[in-house]
Amino acid sequence: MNIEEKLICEAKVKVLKALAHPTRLWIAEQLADGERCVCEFVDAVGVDFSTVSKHLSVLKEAGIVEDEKRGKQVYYRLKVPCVLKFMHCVEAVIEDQIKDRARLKEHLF
Amino acid sequence: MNIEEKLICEAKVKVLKALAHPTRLWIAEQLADGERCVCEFVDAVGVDFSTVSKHLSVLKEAGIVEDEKRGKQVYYRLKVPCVLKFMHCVEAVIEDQIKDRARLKEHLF
DNA sequence: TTCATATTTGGCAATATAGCCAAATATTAT
DNA sequence: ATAATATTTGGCTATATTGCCAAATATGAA
Repeated sequence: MNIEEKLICEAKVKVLKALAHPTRLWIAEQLADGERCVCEFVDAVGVDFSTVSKHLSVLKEAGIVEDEKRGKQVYYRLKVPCVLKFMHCVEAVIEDQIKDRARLKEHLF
Repeated sequence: MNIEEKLICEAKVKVLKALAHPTRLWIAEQLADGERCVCEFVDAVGVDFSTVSKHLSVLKEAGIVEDEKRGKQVYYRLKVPCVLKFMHCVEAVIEDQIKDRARLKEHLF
């Protein structure tokens, strides 16, 4: 792994890390249906307003969402919708695991 | 976000977290070219043997790779190759950011 | 059996992340 | 101007992650 490869990996990792949190992933998935303001997530997620705000800024820093202030509210929307299409593969990994576990169960019992 | 949604998000997050580390991502990408044993990564990555082993076990726990012991060596291979195909989207996010930065630069100078 | 090699595991210190509270900021309504 | 609402920021503690070292385990070689 040379320096250039390392830098590229770190850039990709920033995006992956941003999505690698249950609340942030859920927020990103909700945004697939259209933009939402911060307060809408506060009620839905059940954590502090400041926590939601910070989660959104992580997604923004990673380039996954963009924000727009309109009046008192700040609206967030997906900037790169493919981030959710690519989740299909993550789901495939999970389904694979479920199958493996089922196979193991059959072998044991 | 109800309990079921939360559980599903946590399962997906496990996969994302496993890839969200420069060394682990690089390892996963190398495995696209075929299986490798642990020691091959130790030399290439330049961290402790035990560290590489732990990284590989994180990838294994997440269901991304599988291992097979042959002789003294343990060989790892990609179990779900799409995890790398889905990285194309992550790359798209990064390219988007680069374009944004270029645009900003043009506006300022 | 004894030795060398390949790998995993346990434990520890350093660092990063999450989430709460309080304070700062911005915008609209009164 | 004052108040109320929406959001961000700073600071703090709790928890999680990383990576090293040393020890344990497994396998093939001598």
